[in-house]
Amino acid sequence: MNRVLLRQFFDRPTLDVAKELLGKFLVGKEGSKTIAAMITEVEAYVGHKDRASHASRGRTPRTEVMFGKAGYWYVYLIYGMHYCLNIVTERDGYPAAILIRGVEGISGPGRVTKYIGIDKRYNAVPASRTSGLWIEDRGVVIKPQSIRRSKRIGVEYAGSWKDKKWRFWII
DNA sequence: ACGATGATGAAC
DNA sequence: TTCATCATCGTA
Repeated sequence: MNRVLLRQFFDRPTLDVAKELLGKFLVGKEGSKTIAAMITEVEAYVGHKDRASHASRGRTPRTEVMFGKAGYWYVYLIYGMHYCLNIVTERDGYPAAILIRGVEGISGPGRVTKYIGIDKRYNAVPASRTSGLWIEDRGVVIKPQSIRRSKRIGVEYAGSWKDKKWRFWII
């Protein structure tokens, strides 16, 4: 009874979605090879005013997908060598996404994408079985008291937005 | 503490 | 066309 999360799951307030993504499974499939791992750490980027978000500079070819419909992947290259995987949230026209920072046994957004085998091929495609990269609910229940939150990592430049406690993880 | 390494966006 | 910046990681 693994339930694939569809657009309606992501088309909601980003912080709610971020917390609920903990314990869900990121699943990648290439050919006959499938890799699944439970999501253990996420960060939310919410709205065009969030200076930590790529969307704060407005619509650009790169950030266009963040402004679009929920349930699409936003994949970008950082520091010339690591891919970061985000899932777009909220209504069409409102830029928001959640960075998947860690899965079970793997810590760090660049290591997550390397582990699953994600690169820019997945940018701006929907999270679905047909695209080969999706998120499943496998029935794991995360107790609220086992969720921790903190400031986001690596966004010291973001003015007052750097202090938003929009990073969530499981202990 | 710092260098790797290249896409991105803004300035010129 | 050039340049500073960067949602990181591995080595030290």
